[in-house]
Amino acid sequence: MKRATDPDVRLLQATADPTRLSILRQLSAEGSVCACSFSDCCGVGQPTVSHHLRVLREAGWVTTERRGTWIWYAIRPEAVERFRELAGEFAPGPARPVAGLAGQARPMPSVRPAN
Amino acid sequence: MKRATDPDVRLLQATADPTRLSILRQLSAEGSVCACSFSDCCGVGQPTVSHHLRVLREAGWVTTERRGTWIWYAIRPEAVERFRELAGEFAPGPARPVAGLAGQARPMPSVRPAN
DNA sequence: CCTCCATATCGAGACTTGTCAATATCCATT
DNA sequence: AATGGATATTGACAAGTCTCGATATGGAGG
Repeated sequence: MKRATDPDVRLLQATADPTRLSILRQLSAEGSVCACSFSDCCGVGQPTVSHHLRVLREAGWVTTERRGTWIWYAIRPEAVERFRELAGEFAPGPARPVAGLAGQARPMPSVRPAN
Repeated sequence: MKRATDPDVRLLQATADPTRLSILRQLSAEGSVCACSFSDCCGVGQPTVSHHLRVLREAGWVTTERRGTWIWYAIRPEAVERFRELAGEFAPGPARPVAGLAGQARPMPSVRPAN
């Protein structure tokens, strides 16, 4: 896999792991969570949690705030917004219907189709 | 990387690649697209396109329909729906605010935080 | 049946990722 | 300064992913 450079792909890639998805869900449910809370719930060791938190941070998903010895993580609103925009882009049918192509009953083309 | 077994993770993982994101965007814009259309636009060879289409199919993102020699791909509405549900889950703050934790100005805890 | 074209599969190589043990860093408290 | 706890970093390894060239499959048309 070539390292993703597109911010959208990075955002999506960060969600595409069971541990990180758990972390994002816990953050969504609780708002601000101490890093120490993740080690228990995710079934992986502390260095692994730290690694995933770094991935989420570098993808723009979370911010950190130090409070004494603990470090609190929270989801960035911009990330949620961008993710929802992406969700809005996806559609089962054409967003803007293509002229001349009328829905389901398109016949088999006799030449290589355009696009 | 352990192979993802959770359907949600599979759905997300399938989007987390530049080529597949392009494919999903083209499908969203045009509705139903011949497989031959992707080779050109994505800058990768035909076997690679075929591989990515398989990933999308196995993740539940697309369906195929044979029309003579060509094979047409389309996005499954269920996939879009599930993806939007996931997008709706993510939130910068707590979905249901936790009793006793009042917003921003939470003081540093003196004991290991709950959860 | 044979050929052409579109698509899928196979096998291999380079690269990325997830995970852990060990170690380092940083802060608070004694 | 020394200790202890929370978090980050490093180094290593197994396993996964992306890509391609070569090859197989399968329908259309002569």
